[in-house]
Amino acid sequence: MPELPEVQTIVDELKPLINGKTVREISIRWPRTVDADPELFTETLLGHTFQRITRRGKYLCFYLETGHCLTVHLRMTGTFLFQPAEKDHTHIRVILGLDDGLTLYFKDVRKFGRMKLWPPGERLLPHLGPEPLEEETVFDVLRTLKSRRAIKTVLLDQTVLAGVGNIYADEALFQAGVHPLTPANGLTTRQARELSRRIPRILKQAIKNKGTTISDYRTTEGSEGGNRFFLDVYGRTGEPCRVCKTQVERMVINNRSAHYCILCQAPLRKSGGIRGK
DNA sequence: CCTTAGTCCTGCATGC
DNA sequence: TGCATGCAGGACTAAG
Repeated sequence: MPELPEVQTIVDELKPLINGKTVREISIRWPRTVDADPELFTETLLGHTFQRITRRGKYLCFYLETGHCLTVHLRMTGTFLFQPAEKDHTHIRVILGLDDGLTLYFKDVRKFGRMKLWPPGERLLPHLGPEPLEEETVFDVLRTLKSRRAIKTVLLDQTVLAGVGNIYADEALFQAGVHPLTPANGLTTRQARELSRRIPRILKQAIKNKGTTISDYRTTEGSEGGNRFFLDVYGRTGEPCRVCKTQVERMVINNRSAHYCILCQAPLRKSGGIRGK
């Protein structure tokens, strides 16, 4: 599933290729992918030029010269391709023909991906929390959490921090030695600090490695991200913890799988460690 | 305030 | 071999 690092990788790859290119042709194969009337969608894009491509949380943002912005959320299986293989074609949902014979294909096996258009001047994606790439930003968020919800649930809440998903939340909690069920408002200052250090580091490392491929995620060139081999707990249920050799456990928290090491992420005991406000 | 369950979808694994 | 079943999973929504 594409999270912040995977989306950043795709944005970095798309940027030099489609910046300055004009949309010459549009084909919508699966209308629900487009969160708008297909005619309005076509009208807004056709004949217009991509000026800037950025990322916000797990969204790609394509700005046009008109000031409109096209945001794309890849959800689980969304990908952009320039050279789809034969077998990809049944899963192509939207096609954008650009200048110079360049064609951008949006492939999405499970059809959960969504594209949305924003009028000029409108603030994009207002529900999203801050970007989690700076330690101080993350620390400010984590130390002021009021909710007793499990920290794992809170890290996945995009209104709290934008861009962290299941993989990197599990990895950060492991590296910080925090049990995923720890109440968000019960983090010690030390835990909040440690998580704040780890989250940006993990995300930046994953960007360097061009993301984590579990099954579907591919870079625009169709290759797999290299970050899978750096994972400590995600998808390693039953395998030995890289630190203490204890089997990595899996549990379900709020309908999401959580992977953790019971020894390295032992819950704090009531007798010790939990600080008052 | 919070949690749970349903929805969207398909491919794959499992069981018989 | 093939058919049925169930599961995963971001974000959103409705219900409790």
